[in-house]
Amino acid sequence: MAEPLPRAFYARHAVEVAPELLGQILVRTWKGQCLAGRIVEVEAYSGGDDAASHAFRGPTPRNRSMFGPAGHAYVYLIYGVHHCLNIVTGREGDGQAVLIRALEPLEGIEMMQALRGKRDLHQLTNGPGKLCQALAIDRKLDGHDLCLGQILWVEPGPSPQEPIATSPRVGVRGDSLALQRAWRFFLDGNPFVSRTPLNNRATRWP
DNA sequence: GTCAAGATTAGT
DNA sequence: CTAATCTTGACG
Repeated sequence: MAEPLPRAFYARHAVEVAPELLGQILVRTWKGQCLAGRIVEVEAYSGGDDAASHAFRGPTPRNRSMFGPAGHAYVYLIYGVHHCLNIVTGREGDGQAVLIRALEPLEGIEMMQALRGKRDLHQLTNGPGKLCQALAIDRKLDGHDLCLGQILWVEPGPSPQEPIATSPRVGVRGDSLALQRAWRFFLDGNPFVSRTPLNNRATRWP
């Protein structure tokens, strides 16, 4: 088994970490099985200077993981229905994180299909709520340390062949700066990127 | 205590 | 377009 990405990888600004997570492998062990997918879409959220971030108004019981050390999970429930997985970045106290928005399924696909109640590979993990359901991720994993290489972690994957593209973040509220920031990163043309209200056309990155 | 809104998804 | 579904955070 490969080594998990080290804490130093995550201990940088979210906007620096986010695009580098593309192509890496998210691994989850569950019921003795290995569920894994290639990260194909992410979004960066920073702290007090980002009106779209849960950390914008400072620490609360819900978002306290965001203010902890880098490399830990921040998992929250949205709309009372879906969970979303973030990985904390930056320095402790910053309140930065990267939201994992879509995966390309690699391993444990049958289990993911069972967990989702859907067969279609392209609908399995192409959204933040969907991927959490497929990997059995919920608030019990909030605060989990991804650098341990147990239960949930990220390991290095081959450099993506696809070009990296950016766009504004999906579904966010906030001030005009928050709406304008192109902090969504995805592998251009990859069929496992989430379908969104936004136009998937976007500028190339860098 | 009350209440509106939400980094979404599936179905009409 | 809208319902689902429930926790959080703001306010008093």
